[in-house]
Amino acid sequence: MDFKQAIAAALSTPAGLPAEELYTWLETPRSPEMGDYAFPCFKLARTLKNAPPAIAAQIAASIVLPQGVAKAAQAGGYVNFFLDKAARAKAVLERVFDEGERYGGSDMGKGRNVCIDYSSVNIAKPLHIGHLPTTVIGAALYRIYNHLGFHSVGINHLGDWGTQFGKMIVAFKRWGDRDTIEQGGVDELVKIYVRYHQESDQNPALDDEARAWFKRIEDGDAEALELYEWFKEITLKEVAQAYDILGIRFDSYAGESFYNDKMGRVVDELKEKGLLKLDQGAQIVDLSDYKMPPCIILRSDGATLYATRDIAAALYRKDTYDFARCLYVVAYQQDLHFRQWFKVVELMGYDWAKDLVHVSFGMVSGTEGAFSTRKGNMVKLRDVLSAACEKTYDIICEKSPDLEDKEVVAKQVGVGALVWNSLYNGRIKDVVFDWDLVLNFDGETGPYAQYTHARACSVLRKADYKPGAVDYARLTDAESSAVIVAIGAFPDAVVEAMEKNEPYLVTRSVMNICTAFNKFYYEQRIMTDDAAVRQARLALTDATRRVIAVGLGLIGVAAPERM
RNA sequence: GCGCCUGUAGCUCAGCUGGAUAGAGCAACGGCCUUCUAAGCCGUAGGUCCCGGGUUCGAAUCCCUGCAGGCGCGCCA
Repeated sequence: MDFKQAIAAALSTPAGLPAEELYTWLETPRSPEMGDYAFPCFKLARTLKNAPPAIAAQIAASIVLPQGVAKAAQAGGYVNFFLDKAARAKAVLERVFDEGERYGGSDMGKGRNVCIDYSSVNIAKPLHIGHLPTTVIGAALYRIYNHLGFHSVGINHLGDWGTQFGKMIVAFKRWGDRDTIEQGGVDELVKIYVRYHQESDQNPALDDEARAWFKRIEDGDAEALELYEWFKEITLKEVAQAYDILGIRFDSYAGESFYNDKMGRVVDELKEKGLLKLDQGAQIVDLSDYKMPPCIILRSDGATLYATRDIAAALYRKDTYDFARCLYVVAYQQDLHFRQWFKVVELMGYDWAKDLVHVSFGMVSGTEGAFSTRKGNMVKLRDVLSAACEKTYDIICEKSPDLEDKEVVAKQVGVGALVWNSLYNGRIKDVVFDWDLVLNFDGETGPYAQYTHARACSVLRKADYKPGAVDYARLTDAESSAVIVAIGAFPDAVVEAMEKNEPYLVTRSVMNICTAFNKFYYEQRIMTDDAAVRQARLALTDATRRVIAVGLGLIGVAAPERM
């Protein structure tokens, strides 16, 4: 039962317009006292040749109220509709109980694949705080699309190719030690890599050596390949830990090296279609008609580039997954790059170029300015994660000394705080990494949402709650209604989050539910003596806890039952 | 120079497919634990919605001109 649709249908006759259009006119008033839906009559003034307030009054007086709508009242140029609170409570809560973990989901994406390219780790480089946005945004979208019936394909487009691996081999052979690296992992690889750069400044011959080693990787030389694969293994083992903590997995790790033998096809095809042009020795696709610089496909030395590889990957993904959408969760710095090669794919005649989406996000910098390896002010993801967990552990010891599994919960809450933080605002906003901010657990934070969930669970536990018949007329007070409205808004938030590729819409929706519930919790005693009221409030508490868990699940934050 | 993005409370942000007095959190100040988890709740204070034009019955929201900041602009990814 969709009240908004019913109201739009009922308005159709007096307004003289189709219900579908009126549906889009309907808005939600700022305050619940003003009603649940508002219909602005200003646009009707011209066609109906009357003043908006008069039209509103007329509609309010004459409209046939649909089921579940209690009242229509004129206020200025608006008709405000007030729902029957019990009817709404019934509709919303029954849907929650009915759908359970699938609440807010649907099968709208049934049979359609969505490729999501995110995280994209570089081999032999550590994960740092800058990897957090792409990783958690991508992972959240992965779950959100799946929730809506799509089939998500998570792709970690590894940065696993390039001359730096020749350098790594040179560095390893000169200064590396297998055991030390096995023990110390990526940090040790970085150490010898840094040393390489220091030494190569003095001794340029090293670069020739490195080039030769990279050539041997390319040619499939056994020793070179073994080392290369080993670097990869060391790195992937380490990032796997971070992904494990974040609860993330990928369906494919096909990265740069994977497309090595797939770029010839792109070049040939571009040539065939007459899109390639020789310019200053390089093969380019001219995009001046689209007010963009040319897209370079082949360097003057014949080597391929980033764009070539991305086009090859897109073609491969289309063939392999037949995606309905292919998302690239990559920082906005690369906006032009994506616009360029998306255009090239379009010019190649592929209509699915429109399904390629650059899901861009702002950059992460430190309070002292941009992070850089050279400045040495890079914040490692591992350090942030452990700092958050440690701080959480201390708080638990202070606030819930009797809690079992303190470490487990500390991890859930600490990590949850970080993930929530990354998914609380629009993607495009730049982020200044600030320890104080990240480790603040008050207010609009992950721990707040988790706390609300744990609180609800606690009540249900103490009440020994058993689902049963609910008298929804007991849930018509302002606080209960606010919770119900917030819960009822969740499904639309999920859909909008998918449409805009903006996970924060889900986060904010969860936040709204939590705020409403905490107020309800404070104002209305749940375990009252009146059995009918108690049962109704417990049902509301149960529904709240379920929806918070679903929402947190979508954004990748754990929902502990105690904390 | 050109292109893209951003500009809302001291700080971080929501609101931006036009609508009713511009909303949160943090920070500040003041209240609320002998009732269900105080990681909570309530209150006070805090705003030229960057400036200026335009469209409209109505603009934080749409269009144009500026200003400020970020990012990018052929052989890196």
